[in-house]
Formats: sequence, structure tokens, C-alpha cells
Amino acid sequence: MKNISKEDYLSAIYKLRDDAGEIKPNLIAENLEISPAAVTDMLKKLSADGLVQYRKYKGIKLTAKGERYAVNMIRKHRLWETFLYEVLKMPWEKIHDEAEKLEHSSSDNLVDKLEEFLNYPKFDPHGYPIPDKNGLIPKHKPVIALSEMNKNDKGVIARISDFKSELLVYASKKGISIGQKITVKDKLEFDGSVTIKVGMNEVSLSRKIASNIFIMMEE
Amino acid sequence: MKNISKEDYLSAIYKLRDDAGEIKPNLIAENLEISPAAVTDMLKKLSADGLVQYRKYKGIKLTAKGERYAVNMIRKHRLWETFLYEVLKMPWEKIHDEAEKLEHSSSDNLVDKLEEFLNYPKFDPHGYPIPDKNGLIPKHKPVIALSEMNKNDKGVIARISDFKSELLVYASKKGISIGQKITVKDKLEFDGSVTIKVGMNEVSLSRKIASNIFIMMEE
DNA sequence: TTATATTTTTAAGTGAGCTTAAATAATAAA
DNA sequence: TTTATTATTTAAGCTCACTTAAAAATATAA
Repeated sequence: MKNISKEDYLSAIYKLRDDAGEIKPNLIAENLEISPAAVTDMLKKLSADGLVQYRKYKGIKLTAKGERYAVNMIRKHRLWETFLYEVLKMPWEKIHDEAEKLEHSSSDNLVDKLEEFLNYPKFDPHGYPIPDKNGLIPKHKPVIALSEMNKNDKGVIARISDFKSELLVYASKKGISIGQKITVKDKLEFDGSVTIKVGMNEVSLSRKIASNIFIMMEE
Repeated sequence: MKNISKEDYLSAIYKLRDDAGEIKPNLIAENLEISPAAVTDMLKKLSADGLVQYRKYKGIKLTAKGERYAVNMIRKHRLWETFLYEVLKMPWEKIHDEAEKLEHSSSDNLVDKLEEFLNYPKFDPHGYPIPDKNGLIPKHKPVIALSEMNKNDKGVIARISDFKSELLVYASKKGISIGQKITVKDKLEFDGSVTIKVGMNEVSLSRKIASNIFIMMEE
């Protein structure tokens, strides 16, 4: 039996909520791989703690306090990922799961020291921004999903979704990594797949994969 | 084994057992600050897992398997302590508690990488030996508790018990740290307290404190 | 609008690891 | 050796984060 903590719920809500900041219980349940009933249960507790705004059958929102907690967890997660990748040289696809555990086992103070040691990185190894001590999240130029780009568009890989390690292994193998320049060589309306030039080679990616790779476009 | 409690029991048994390798349930209960009944409960489970040898009302022993697990946890703990102290520059008295949490949240692989990054340290910041990947524990010259030393004995501080952070803060304040040379200036039969010269100053320590400081004696 | 499907909540129950209280075994003192 | 003390185990019960199944609310389709 998995023991998913309040911290995980908050992070999940933060990451999965829509543009209006709302989320349905079902989505949380799917993401954390638990029953919807467990989510209802926990939402009541989080609500009692003043961490989420919860009304039966309505969309859920984080309170300001809940959001602070969530951002703090994400900060910890991304700093640990950076440490594991940059310092311990762990492979790209393993750092997410390790960081997932470490983020729950380190005090704010420890993580502040870690940030200092890493020299205040702004982005993690997958290209996600690292919130600072005050919850401020660095912005870089807007990014667009590779799946949304058109033939002949150019840009630089800025971010790759990190929640499926399979995706990261695959991307690595194809020579796809943060900071690489790419050009869209072809795009099939038929299945949404794109062919890009990255480094010396051309690679074809399914729509699903392309939608998890984010590009900083070139003007 | 992803179970925090079981890991804690094994470490506790390893650390608290007597010279014959045995331990009474009561001692575990006191150390983990739980009821003796909870210990009985868990011992049955550990026994079922083949980690301890348990017979009602008899002394408890770790099995070979249990000992491997315990040593591995201690390895993780001491490597994390070393990292927190040497790399993140966390204060001496805080690293024990932080390492206590991290040790349960890091894979063997991660810890191996950490060890490599730290350049294979042999002792942690409190002077305890760090088991290697194979469970081999470095030995340094034998040490003796400061409380067992006699007037005019000399030596070097090799180890300070780390399970009461209060003790570490106190020691720090008195200028006591690993590697320092000391001389026993006086010892009172009355209460077992000792006065030592360390660096420039003389400090008096109760028997209890002296029994938690270990010295590599000078011949 | 009504019927149907989907989502969410409630209700009842589980296992892990703890608690207190009572019973039993081992140890120490008279 | 008997008695008193201390240590350990058993028994019953609690909380937490889950589960499944059923009920209720909401959303979608005919």
C-alpha cells in the first residue's frame, strides 16, 4: 500500500490544475494512482488545514497557503534533481524518482544550503524553472510544444516533461537534450508526427512525444 | 525494503547491542521512544522476514541478512552526514537529524555515487567509521571513552556520540572537536567527572559527557 | 425533458504501526 | 526458596491513508 502524503497531493494539484487554477478530484486520483474515494478523504483534510478550497462536487483550488507549500515542494524537487544530475552525475531518467523521495526528507534549511552550493540554478536538468526561497519562479522566453510547431520553424529545446522516465530515455537515445538547436523538417497532418533536425541527424517523433518537448522559438 | 520503521529497528539493534551481539527489547523501546509492546510486535515481523533471531523472553540478535541491512543504513547515514557537513557546511549538531531522514529516501545507487563524489571518506564528521559498499567497516586504532582515562593520560579525540545534538552543541562550545589533542588534568572519584586540557583551555566534563567522547590514546 | 453515463461522495472495512492495560515470565532481593 | 520487582508478551483498541461497493450528484445524449 502506497503512502502518499499531503505534500504529494499539493504538488499534484499544482502541476495538474487548469488555467483557472482548478482541478477535478478524478485527475488527482489518476495521477497519484489511488482511488477517487481516497482523494475525497484527503481533500477534506487539506481543506481543514486551510491548504485547499474544497466544496463538494465543485472544482478544487489551492489556497494561497497551499500554493506556497506546493511551490516549496517543487523547489525542493528541482534542486535535488539538479544536484543528482550535475553533481552526482546520475542519469537523466533516474533523477526524477530519486528527487521525489528526497524532497520529502529535507528541511527548508537544508535545501537553501543545497541551492547555495549549486550556485542558485534557475532551471533544472529537464528545463523546468526552480522557484527561489520566496516562491518566485524564474521566467524564460515563452516556449511552445514541439507538436505545435510548423515546417521550417526553428528553435532551441527548453524543456522536456519529466514524469515518464521512458520518454527521457528515448529522447536521450535520439540525441535530444536541453539547449539543442532544432529545425522542423516535416510534419504530417495525418498523425501529427514531426520530423526534426537535431545536431547531425533527423529524427521522427510521434505527436505524443512532440507534445512533451518544449521549444524556445527563434524569431 | 522501503519501510522506515523496520530500517530504524535494525539500525537501533545494531548500534545498541552488547558485545555478544544481543539486545533486550526494552532498550530498543527506550531508544526509539516507543512502547515495549510495539517492539514485541515488530520483532515478530522482523523475525518473519529473516532479519532478526527472536525467541520469546530471550535476547534478540540480528541475522546475517539483518546485519547487512543495518550496516547499509548506517553507511547511508554517515555518508549523508559527511555530505551535509563537508559540502553543505551545515552545523555539526544538525546533520544527524537531517541524515536520519535522508538515509531512508536514497537508493543504494545514489549513495554509491555520493560516496564517490565525497572521495570515499573513511570516517564521518563525528568520527564514526563509514562502511563501504560491501559492508566492510574501516578500523582505526582502538579508542577508549574519556571517562575511562586516568590523570595525565593523553590522546586525540576520535569520536563523539551523535545521538544527542545537545551534547554536540555543548562540546562545540567548549572547543571540543574531532582530531584535537587532549590531556587529562584531573579526575574526581567522587562523581567521575574529568577535567581535560584541550587547546588553550581547561574544561570540566561530567562522567556522562565524558563517556560519550572517545579518545585514541597516545602510547 | 428524460434517460443514461460519468464523477464524486459516503459507508464500511483493511493493514501497518502505534497505544494502554492486564497477564505472564524472568530476575533480584529477602 | 519465597517474594517482590522488573521485563516482556498478549489483548484490545486507535489513527492514518488507503480500499471496494453503493449511493448521490452532475454531465451528456436521445
